[in-house]
Amino acid sequence: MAATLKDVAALAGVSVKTVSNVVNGYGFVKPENRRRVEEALATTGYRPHLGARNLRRGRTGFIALVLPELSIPYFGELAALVITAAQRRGWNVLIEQTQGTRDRERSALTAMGPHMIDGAILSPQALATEDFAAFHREVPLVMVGEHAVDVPIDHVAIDNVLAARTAVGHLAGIGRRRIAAIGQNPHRGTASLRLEGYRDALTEAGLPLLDDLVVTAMEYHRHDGAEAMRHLLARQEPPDAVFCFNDLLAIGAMRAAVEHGLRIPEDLAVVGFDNTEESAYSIPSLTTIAPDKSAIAEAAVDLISRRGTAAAEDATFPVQDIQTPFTLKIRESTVARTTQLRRRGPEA
Amino acid sequence: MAATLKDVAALAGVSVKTVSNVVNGYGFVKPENRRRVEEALATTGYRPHLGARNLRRGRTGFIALVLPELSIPYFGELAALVITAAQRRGWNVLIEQTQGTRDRERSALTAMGPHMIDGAILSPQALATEDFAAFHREVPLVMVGEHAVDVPIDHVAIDNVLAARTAVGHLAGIGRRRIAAIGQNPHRGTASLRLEGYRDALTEAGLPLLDDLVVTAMEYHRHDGAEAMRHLLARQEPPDAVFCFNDLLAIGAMRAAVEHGLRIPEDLAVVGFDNTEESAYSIPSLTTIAPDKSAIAEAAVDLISRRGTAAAEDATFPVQDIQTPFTLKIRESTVARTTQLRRRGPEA
DNA sequence: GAGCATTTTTACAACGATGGAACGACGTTG
DNA sequence: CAACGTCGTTCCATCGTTGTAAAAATGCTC
Repeated sequence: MAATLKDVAALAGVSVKTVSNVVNGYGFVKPENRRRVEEALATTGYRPHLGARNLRRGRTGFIALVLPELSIPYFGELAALVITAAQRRGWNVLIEQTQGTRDRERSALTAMGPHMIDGAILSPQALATEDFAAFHREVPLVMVGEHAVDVPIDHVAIDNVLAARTAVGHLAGIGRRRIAAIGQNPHRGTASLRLEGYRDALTEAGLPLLDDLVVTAMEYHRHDGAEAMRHLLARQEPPDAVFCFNDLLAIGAMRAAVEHGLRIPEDLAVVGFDNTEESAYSIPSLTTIAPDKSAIAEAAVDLISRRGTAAAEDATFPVQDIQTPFTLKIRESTVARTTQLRRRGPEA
Repeated sequence: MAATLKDVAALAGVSVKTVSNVVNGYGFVKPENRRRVEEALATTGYRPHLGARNLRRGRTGFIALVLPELSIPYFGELAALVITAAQRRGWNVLIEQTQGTRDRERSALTAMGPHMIDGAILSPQALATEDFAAFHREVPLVMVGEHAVDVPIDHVAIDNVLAARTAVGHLAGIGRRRIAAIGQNPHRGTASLRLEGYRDALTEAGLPLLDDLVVTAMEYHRHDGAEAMRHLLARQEPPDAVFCFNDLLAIGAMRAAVEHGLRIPEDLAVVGFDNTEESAYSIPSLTTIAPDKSAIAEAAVDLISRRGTAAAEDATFPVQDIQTPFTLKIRESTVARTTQLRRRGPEA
């Protein structure tokens, strides 16, 4: 039922190729014919068949976005930005969810054959170095966030060590002495980096490194944060501050602390990581590291684009490791409002 | 570089079609040849070219999911479920974001030509009846949530009137007399339905309908909820309860109320709508209507699938209007914990 | 072992779009 | 006015896959 080039051509009284030329903006078409074709295009409501075009051209117009789970606010927000950035460059985005498991990350990489996509943006969590060896990289691949260290693949992320150091430095700066960390995880590279930043900051502030103030979290959901916090509160000498490796952990931790009868920030200061929209409205609002998400999305899509075209011309385009900016948003979970709660909303 | 049927055929010493037959599980292939082909398949690592296959078969393998914004938790959660449901049926999902504007909803419907997708799931917000007239519906279309009343299109949603009545009935049931509503919006069909349920419940409880207890919200973001709440608090006689048309509005409303010095639920009870994950962990946790989101996702994808196949055989498959179940999750924002806050997490 | 039915394999033509070559129809130039 | 370069158009092949139909191989019966 849908119109094809052939239909349009018949209606306009020209050859199929001429219509194709008009559609693709080829210069040399007689004005009269162009007019006729455009009219026919309009009346038939012609839309190119992307499958066919892809078959012929070898490009698909799709890029894959592989991430743990769309329902996690950080990834939802990131995905929204990636889609927007990709669309500006004429790409559609296919989203693949891995639940953060190695199996599904690997299969996403191979199953989405090179036939289907022009590139992939991957936010890995469990992928090991050797998985990349198996991956015949025929399309550009960019990793976002997590990074398997010894694989030469384009990468976009913030400086995790510095960000963590900034966050924990802030806690030390407001006088906290027993600063815990939630989110350590041997399988996550970013966890190690954030832990490193945490340690750096403690050392810098002349505070001791206590192993049992560092709590592991397998998943990074609210539930795990609450769990970890309860664990910390069971200590003889509970912490007076906690740095959580993402906002969800922090939200969970705050919940557990409040249920335990603590006041935030008086008894316990909390810092998160990601600046999800939720963190600006939680009660108390959450101090957090705010990565520039749209810079990340933009850089990732841009890299796919550049490497895609560079492949043809200049094969020596070096592997990129792009660091995007971040800031620390200081909110009520670390600094109580001096006056009574005001009638102003939290900053966006 | 990627292997095609031709390559495999050459390697196995048979015709292209025989390989195709093996790949597609056609029965009549000599065991010896089948073995050889399978071996060749394995050594080349052949993957079918989906674009080509779809071109031939007339299917695309994609369905579109058109929604306002992925960064809104409800839609992020829904999208995650739709993707999972679609994948079980061999579909990939293309996500289109409309920001809830009529223009972009309309253009998503037309631009995603029938060439590109086998069906579309649409969560509309601003679309008017007449927009559907223009839409040459050549592929199955399912509307989720919102529903343009007089258009015969498959639809999946919960019973909004009943849900709202349940929520407000709960507020009346715990003794609230001045129950406000946040989220009225002339352009949203669900808003009218929820308002209707709100009014039904008030009437049922013998409470007066006060127009200025109903506050409009253009967007349904946290910000708008806070804004609306401040408006209500400026009243001479502020409400003792508020029913918000989604969780984000409720979160914003709670924020504004707390900033204003109110205690929740003692001074103000709050009910939301959607049961986003955030609502179970907010402080206080939020009482909310919990639609069965995976039932919605499942039903929507299933409808696309059934209508797609029904089109061939039985053109008289009637328009469906599926109501999915919901529950009311009662949490701290309406019912204070009787004992001191316990060391238990909120229910999931 | 001829005749016939049944398997198994292959050749060919599509699906819709586009790159390239070929072909006309011009207007210029010498 | 013949030779030539430009412009505009059409024809053909092709991307990888699969449905159709025809061809080839096999098995069975008498």
